Amino acid sequence: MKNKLKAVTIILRASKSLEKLLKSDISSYGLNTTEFGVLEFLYHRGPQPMSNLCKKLLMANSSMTYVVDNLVKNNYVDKYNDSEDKRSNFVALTEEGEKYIESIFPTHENRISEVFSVLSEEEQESMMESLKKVGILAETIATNKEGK
Amino acid sequence: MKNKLKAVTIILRASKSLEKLLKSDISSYGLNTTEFGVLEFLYHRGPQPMSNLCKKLLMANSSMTYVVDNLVKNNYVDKYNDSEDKRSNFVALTEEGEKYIESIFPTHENRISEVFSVLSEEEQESMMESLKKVGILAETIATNKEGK
DNA sequence: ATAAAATACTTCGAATTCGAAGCAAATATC
DNA sequence: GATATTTGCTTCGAATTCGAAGTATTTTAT
Repeated sequence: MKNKLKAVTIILRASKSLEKLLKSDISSYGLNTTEFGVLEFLYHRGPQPMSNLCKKLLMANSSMTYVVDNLVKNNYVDKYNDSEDKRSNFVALTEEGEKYIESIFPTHENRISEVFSVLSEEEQESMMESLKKVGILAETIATNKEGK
Repeated sequence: MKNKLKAVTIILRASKSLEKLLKSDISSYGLNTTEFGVLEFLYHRGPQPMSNLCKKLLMANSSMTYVVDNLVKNNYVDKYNDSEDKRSNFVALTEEGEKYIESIFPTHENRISEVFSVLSEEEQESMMESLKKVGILAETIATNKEGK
C-alpha cells in the first residue's frame, strides 16, 4: 500500500522532470510547450479546426484561443473560417511557421529521445504498457467520480 | 525514435490523469493538492522548517509561503520561530490539523492505490524502476542544460 | 417554420505556481 | 570587528491554465 503511494510520486516526479527538460529544450527555440505542441501537431497532421486541437492536445478551448492567437501574432499560423461551418475556425501553419518547425523538430527529437537511452527496448515497452493501463484507469476513475 | 516521443506523451498523460484523480479525491476533502501534500508530510514526518518543506515537496519558497499561510488561516498548522535560528520558521500541525489529516488519509490511500490494481507486483516494480531511471536522467539533463 | 438545444469559439476573472527582487539574520572572510 | 556572502523567508508581478458566461451559428425537434 505504502508502495503504491510511492509509485504515484515516482510517476509525478518523472513527469515533472520530463516537462522541465521539454521546457528547457523548447524555450531554447523561443517557444513555450503549448505553442510548440500546436506547431508540431499542425506540422504532422496538417490544418486543423480549433476544436480538434483542443481535443488532441487536451486543452480547454479558452486556453487554445489564447495560444493560437499568440501564434497568429507571431506569424507562425493562420486562422481562418471554415466555409462549411461558419462557427468553426481552421488553423494552419504559415510558410514561415512551417520552415520554423521543420528546422527545429529533428534537434528536439534527438535531445528528448536521449532520456530513454537508459532503458532497453523491452524495458521501455513494458513501461509504456503499464503506464497506459494506470493512466487509463486513473482517468476513468477521476472523470466518473466528478459524475458530470 | 518516434516511439520515444510517444513514450514521452504516455508518461505526461498518465501523470496528468493521476493528478486529476488526486485533485478530485483531495478536493472532496476541501483541500488542494499542495495543501494536502504539506499536511501529509507534516503528519508523517513531524514539524518541519519551511526550507525543508520546499525542498521535499519541490516547491518554490514563495509558493510555500502562500500555501502555509493559508493553512495557518484555516487553523490546520502553526508557524513559529525556530529559537535556534531566528531566520527560520517551523511549521507544525495543530491538533485540529492532525485530527483532520488522520481522518482523511486512509480513505485517500485506498482510493489512490486502486489505480495500481491493473498491474501485477512485478509490473509495478519494473515500471517504477524504469521511471526512476528516466526521471533522473531527464532531471540531470534539464538542470545541466540551463547551466546555472 | 419556429423554438430549443447543441456546438464553436471568445472574453473575463480566478487559481496556481513561479522567478526576481528585497529584507533580515547568520556565517564566513579579511 | 567590519564587510561580504549566504540563507530563510516574504512580497510582487507575470505566466499558464481553467471554468463560467456570453455570442454566433447550426442542428434538431416540434
